[in-house]
Amino acid sequence: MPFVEDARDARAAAMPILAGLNPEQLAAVTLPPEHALILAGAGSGKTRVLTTRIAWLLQTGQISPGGILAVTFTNKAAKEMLTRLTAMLPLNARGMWIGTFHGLCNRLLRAHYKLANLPQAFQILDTQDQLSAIKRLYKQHNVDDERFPAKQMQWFIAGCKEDGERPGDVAVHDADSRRKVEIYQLYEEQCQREGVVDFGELMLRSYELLRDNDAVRDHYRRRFRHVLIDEFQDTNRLQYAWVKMIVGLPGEGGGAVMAVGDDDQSIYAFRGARVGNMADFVREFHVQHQIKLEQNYRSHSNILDSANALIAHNTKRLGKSLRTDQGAGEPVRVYEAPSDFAEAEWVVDEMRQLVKGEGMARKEIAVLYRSNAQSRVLETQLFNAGVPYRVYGGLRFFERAEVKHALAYLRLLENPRDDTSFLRVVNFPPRGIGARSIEQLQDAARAAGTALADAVASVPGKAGANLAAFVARIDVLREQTEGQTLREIIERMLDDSGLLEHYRAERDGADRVENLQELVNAAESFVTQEGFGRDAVALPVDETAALTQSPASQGLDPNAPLLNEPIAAPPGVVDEDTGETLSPLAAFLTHAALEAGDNQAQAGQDAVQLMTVHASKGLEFDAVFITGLEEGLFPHENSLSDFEGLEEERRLMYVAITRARQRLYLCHAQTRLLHGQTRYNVRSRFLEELPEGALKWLTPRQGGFASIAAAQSGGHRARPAWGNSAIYPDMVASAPLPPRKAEPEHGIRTGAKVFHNKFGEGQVMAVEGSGDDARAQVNFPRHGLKWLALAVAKLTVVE
DNA sequence: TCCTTTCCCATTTTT
DNA sequence: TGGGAAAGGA
Repeated sequence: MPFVEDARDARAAAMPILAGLNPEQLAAVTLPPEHALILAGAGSGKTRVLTTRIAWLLQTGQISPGGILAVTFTNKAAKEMLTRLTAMLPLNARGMWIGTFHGLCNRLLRAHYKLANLPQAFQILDTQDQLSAIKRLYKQHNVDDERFPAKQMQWFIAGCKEDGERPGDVAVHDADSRRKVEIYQLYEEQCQREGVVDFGELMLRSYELLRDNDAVRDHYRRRFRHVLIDEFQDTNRLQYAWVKMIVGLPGEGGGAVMAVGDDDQSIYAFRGARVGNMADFVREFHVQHQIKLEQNYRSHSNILDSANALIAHNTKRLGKSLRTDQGAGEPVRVYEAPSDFAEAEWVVDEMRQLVKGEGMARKEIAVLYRSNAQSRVLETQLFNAGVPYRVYGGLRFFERAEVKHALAYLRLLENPRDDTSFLRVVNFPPRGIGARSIEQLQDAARAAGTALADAVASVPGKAGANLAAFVARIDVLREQTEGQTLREIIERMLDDSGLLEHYRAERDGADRVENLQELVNAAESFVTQEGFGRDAVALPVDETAALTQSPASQGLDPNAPLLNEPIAAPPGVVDEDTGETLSPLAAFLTHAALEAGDNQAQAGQDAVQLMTVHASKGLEFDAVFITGLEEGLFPHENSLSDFEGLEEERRLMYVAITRARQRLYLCHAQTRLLHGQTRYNVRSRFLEELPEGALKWLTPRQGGFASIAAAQSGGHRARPAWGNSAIYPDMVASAPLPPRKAEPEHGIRTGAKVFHNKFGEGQVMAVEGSGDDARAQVNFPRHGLKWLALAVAKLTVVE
């Protein structure tokens, strides 16, 4: 076979896709098939490198689509990758595994559901479902919700799973933790009984599947010669373990891993992301190729200089500095407003300037804030000014109550044992089944050890009859929709369940009715896009048998000649031998659970974009306003107590800054309404960490509180000395003060007990400065540590 | 069974 | 201050 020649030709033909790459990008794209870490700075063309890498591997004939595994964090990123890839080269993407961690885990579990000890049509619990499952369990087992808040329990369970711990693995030190583990155990049993898995379970169960089944693990290790992982800095412990399992460490026969990430953009530690995975990866995989992508194609240099200077204040970094060929551009403008209201006003004014004066498109302007609550003032101002805007965040399509109700009916068609869904709709629309009836049913089901649906006969009287009628209704619907198209099934369900009728009769039900119609559309486009039409591309029922029997399905053998055609029918394509498929309905329900849909209103309109800094990650805009740059808000007060938290806040600020292409505005307000109270805030320390030369202060720059913290402990390592406190006007202090040795005239000494009008009695922890600049750090029992300007604060010495 | 009242809480969030 | 959830009354 003239394979070698083919490959050369292919390599030559591949050149066009390499055109325009800078040297680092080109090096990354054309690395040999060995483990590599790509440190990709913001705006450095990371996605382009990833997709071009895959395209290059394919075009040079080094790999067939079936040998590629590409993992992302969001569905959006996965889609983007696939879109760009198919634009780059004509390609049968079918054999490729591109998706989110959870999507790929789902695929694995569907393909090997027997080995994974799951029912074929297992359903996926989203966060809401999981919480209601826990609450239900609490009632059944008389768990005290006061002592073990359900939300906290949910967090606990998710945390255990992320650490790869089953109930038996969790360390127990006291009665409380023992009880928590018991509840975890009960929760696991409930899920197993009902045939449902939560998000963490998808990861953990597929990890265990690979760990415990040599044949399966070897199959995928042989198959995936190239594994690419995006946003590696966001992986948690379990995800990294999963990667190690599906690839294998060096010498274990797996393919090459290309991890792409940016430690400076790691902003999800609070939900389990471990930046440390990057260093672990380098060590454990003996990574020889590390490439930094530092050329930025997005921003002018004033913006980049600011980002670089800011992030240089972090200590735990792999080290990276962005550069650009674009000129300095506009200075970064800093504005101080008297209040949050005025801040919003100013932002809106400035924004209209950009649109009117500079002809900037509204959708190219973004307003970023640290917490969602800040959007309100902005929205009010925008609304009053008649500026179209769009807020990211909030409920997503598949999370809306009416859509969840509809999905619950559909899930019951697939899996009558799904008690979460059962309870959600057993009396919705209302059909005379009250709390007592349900309690009776739950007792009966528990006594018999069956699902709720199977226990209806044991409930006596009218209640029992009603319940039986409900179950019968679902059963009938299941029979009648047998073999129908997804669209027909859903339309019929909407009618027979009474959902549509119910919302039509409701006063404000129009939107909900519309959403239910939209559900039909979503299903329709799912069918066409995912190929659930005539060709019935679906998941094989069990790939395990196929992989042990058919050598062709073993994927690429490293020693075998490369083939030009797809090696095997990968999971995800119908198994032609058995013809078994997952039903379109089951597949659609999975889709609904794994992809909650859009969470932005009125997409497509030319509107100003409002979002949290977190939500802005990965996006870019011509102009960016970062608002609320105040101590306690950004950095957030809850992050001030520890060093790591502060560094994450700084990375967050770094992400925010690097969203801007041309113009960047930083603003803060002296006062802000929070929880119905006016708070006096001091401008954020982050503003002090930016290079003077890149900034333009639109309002006179006054002393900053943050700079004191820095001066105190000699630079950016400052640990904030104040606690969770609101900051009061008399706490305002000015720029770094030269400590003087002269005897203070205020008479406040370290260790003294003092009295403050607002905070009461407290102990002086430290005193610095003199004259008007003198300030004392006081520990108030009820308000925590505070720095007070002695010229302003009226402190009387008690002792 | 539904609607009102009360209470509690209050970063960031994808799957 | 305001939203969401749970408890209590018609």
